[in-house]
Amino acid sequence: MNRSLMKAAQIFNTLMEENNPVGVNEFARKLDMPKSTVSRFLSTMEALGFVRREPGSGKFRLGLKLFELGCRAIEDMDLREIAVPHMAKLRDAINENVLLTVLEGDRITYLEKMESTQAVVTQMNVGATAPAYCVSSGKAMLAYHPELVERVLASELKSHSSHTIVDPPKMREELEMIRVRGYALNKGEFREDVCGVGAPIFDARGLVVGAISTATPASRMNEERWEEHIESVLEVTRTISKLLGASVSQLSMAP
Amino acid sequence: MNRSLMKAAQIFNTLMEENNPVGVNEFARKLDMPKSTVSRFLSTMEALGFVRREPGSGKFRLGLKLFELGCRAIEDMDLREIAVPHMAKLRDAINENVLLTVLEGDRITYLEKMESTQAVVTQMNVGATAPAYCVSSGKAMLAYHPELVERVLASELKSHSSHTIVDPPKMREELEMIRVRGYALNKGEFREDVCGVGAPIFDARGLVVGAISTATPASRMNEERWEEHIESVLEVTRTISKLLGASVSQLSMAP
DNA sequence: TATTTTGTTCTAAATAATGGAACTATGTTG
DNA sequence: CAACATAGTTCCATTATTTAGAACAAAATA
Repeated sequence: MNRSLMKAAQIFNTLMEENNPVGVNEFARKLDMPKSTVSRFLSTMEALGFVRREPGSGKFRLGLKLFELGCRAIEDMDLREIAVPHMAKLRDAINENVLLTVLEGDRITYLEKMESTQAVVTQMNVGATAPAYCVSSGKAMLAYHPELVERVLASELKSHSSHTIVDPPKMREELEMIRVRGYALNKGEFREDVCGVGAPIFDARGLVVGAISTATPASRMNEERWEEHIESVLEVTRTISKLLGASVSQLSMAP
Repeated sequence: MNRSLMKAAQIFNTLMEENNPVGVNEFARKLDMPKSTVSRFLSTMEALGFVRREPGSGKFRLGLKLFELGCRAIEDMDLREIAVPHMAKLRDAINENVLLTVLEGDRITYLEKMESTQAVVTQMNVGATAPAYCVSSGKAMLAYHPELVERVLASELKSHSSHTIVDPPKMREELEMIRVRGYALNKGEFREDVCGVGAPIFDARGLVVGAISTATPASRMNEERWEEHIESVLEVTRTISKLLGASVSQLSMAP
């Protein structure tokens, strides 16, 4: 592992965690590095556009080069283009936030969000990530990646709320059920009061390439709504999967 | 300048230029580095999420970490949030692509795009960049950054089309006029057949923090449309500037 | 099956990053 | 307002890390 790149990543992570711009000494303290090192790093990172300096304070923020790169990173994922119109329809139908996610290692990344018009909504930004095992879309995708499940279960399942599933056998059972049913539920397992329904998107090779999920304040959920969301999400993921060339037989495995 | 970071940036740039995934040897040739070096770099970059491996070929693409970072990089620019609804109105009024841009060094970055519904439109993606001196939004912003103009004029003005302004005195004159009028025109100076109208956005300190511009196929432009676009763009940039706390006196300097 | 192309791992050698100190600049407080 | 913190940059001998070529393994191609 190249040390310089790791240090750059540490600086990026610090800037991600922090919401305010960060100065040289602040980095040095947080990362336990000599300030001369930090200073040198930041100036090359600035020259490359990876960080930018707040004009007034001279403190650092993430740079626009990252935006440029990030936009290109998802451009070739035509999944997004195909999914967006259908996500909009789903949002209009249930008037709840609708998310498109992909799996990256053991975490999901939110690629796209369609927002509900309701006064109370769940808060979450495109580009954000979350541990796969405690959100509906993540569980929906994990259920079709048995080799990944082993890796996830090998390390501790950290509790994020009182409903997080942290017991490996229970998680296995949960994922098994998800594969049988074809969709996953999240009953406040990541954020205490956020519920959701997620289902996988398949491509022509039958591989899971993403997931669509809903995110609803727990206070708004009831039996009827769960049913409605499940049906609507499945309809959309099946449509998108077909557009990606998934065979009907693959999709009809789940009821 | 940290050599490792520069190499990483070179790898990023190669991946930006290339539209297809790139393999180790391909990088080594393009960047004139030994393949062992490239191989080592790519594996740490992969571990950090900066690049990802195409499952089939083992070749590399830009990683999702960049998307995550890039989204965060522009989150704190609340300019975007404020501008979006007004951009949508402008787009609806003229039915042409409407862009929000910021200045980064001597280039502009496209932060947001609202698309026209017309059959023939200009092609350009959010996250892309362009040289400031040959697009309308860039010129509109340069006109209020005299110190930057000197830096831009110090290096050669490269021609991008038959209409690019490459003569420094002529560019000075052009920027002078833009400051007097309060808006900039682009008559095919970057892409031969793309025209646009751009105007700056001011914040509470009276500084230019961004620009709104239109982008229209040259074939669709006529005297009447130019007038209409200028008026509409100025209306929007003034509205947004006021929302950012710009004083009326600052804005009324231009007619 | 032979052959080219691709990617990874190994090593001594060489280079580049390090970190403490010295210095400047800016800001804080008694 | 002087004295003192605090923040950021530059310097340089030391040291640790990256390097580049070769050898290897694996995969694609002929």
